[in-house]
Amino acid sequence: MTRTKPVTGQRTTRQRSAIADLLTQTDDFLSAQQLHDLLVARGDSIGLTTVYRNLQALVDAGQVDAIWDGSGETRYRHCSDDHHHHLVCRACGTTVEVQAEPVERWAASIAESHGFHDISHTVEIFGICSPCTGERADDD
Amino acid sequence: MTRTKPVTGQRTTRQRSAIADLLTQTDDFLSAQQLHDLLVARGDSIGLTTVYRNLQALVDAGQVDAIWDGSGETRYRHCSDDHHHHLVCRACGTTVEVQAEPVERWAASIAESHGFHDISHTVEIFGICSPCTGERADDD
DNA sequence: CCGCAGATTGACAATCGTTTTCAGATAGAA
DNA sequence: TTCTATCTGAAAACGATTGTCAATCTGCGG
Repeated sequence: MTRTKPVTGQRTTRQRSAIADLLTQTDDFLSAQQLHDLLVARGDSIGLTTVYRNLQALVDAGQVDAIWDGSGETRYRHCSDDHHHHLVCRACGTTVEVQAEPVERWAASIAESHGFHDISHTVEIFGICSPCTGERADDD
Repeated sequence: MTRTKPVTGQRTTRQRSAIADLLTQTDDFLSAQQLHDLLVARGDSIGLTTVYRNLQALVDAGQVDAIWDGSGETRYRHCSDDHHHHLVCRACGTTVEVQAEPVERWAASIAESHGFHDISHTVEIFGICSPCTGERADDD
C-alpha cells in the first residue's frame, strides 16, 4: 500500500519534555536510573520505563550520546549535532567534546582497506585533567 | 607457628586450562556464552559460571582483552603484547588487529592540548566484512 | 467544544547477562 | 594417602533493560 502515512507520529508529552529538558541542562553522563531519580526529585511524575523508552528514542534520533562506562550501566548525555568523541577525566569525570576528523578518516580508510563497510566506531580518551593532577596522591 | 602462607593459591585445573587453551587458538572476540558453547562442543565439560570466573581472572591479569560491543554482551579475546586496536565485523565477529599510530598521536596531542595527562584510550571500529555483505538480505 | 484513533504511559513481569552462594569435588603439599 | 584451601557448577540472586497491556493522554476532525 502506498498510503502516505504520517511518519511523524510524535506527540509532545509532559514526560518527554521533562526528559529532554533535564538532559539539556546537564553536562554529565547520567544513567537512566539517575535521570529518573533527578526527574522525580524535580517533582516530575514519571515512570522508569518511560525514561528508558524516551532515552532510546533520543539516542536513535542522534540527539543523545550513549556510552558504556564498563560497570554495567549505559550512560546518556545530550550532545552537539556533529559527530565527535569524548575526552574524559578519570578522576573527576569532566568531559570534553573533541572533534576527530583525522580519526574519522583513518577509521574509514582502515575499514575500507579490509573490505569492511557500514562502519561505526568508538573512540574515547581517558586521562587526568590538570586540576586533578595536583590533588591526587593515592590511586584507585 | 608463624608460617609464611603462600599467596599464590592458583591451581591448574582442567577447566582453567581449557579456557586459556581455546582463547589462545581463537582470534575473534567471544562472549562468555560463546566461549562456553565452544568448550562444550569441543567435549570439555565445564560450567558457565566457571567460564565467567576464569574470564574475569584473565582480564584482571591483563592476559585477555574485554570489549563492549554495544549490544549487551562483553566479549573477550587474547591479545598480542603491543598496543593495537580492533576492526570487528558486526555480523560474524571476525576481528582484525590494526595498528593505529596516527590515532595514538592524535589522542596524545588532543589530550595534551586540554591539559590532560596519563592518557589511555579505547578505539574500536565496527563494520560488516565483505563475506558477510552478500549474505544479508533482511535489513534491520 | 466533543469525541475518536492512535500514540504514550507506567506498574509489573519477563529477559538477559553476570555474579553470588554453597556444598561437593579436586589439586597440591606433607 | 590424608588434609585443606582452592575450584567447580547448579541454581538462586541480581541489576539493568525490555516487553506487556490496560488506562490515559494528545492532536485532529467534526
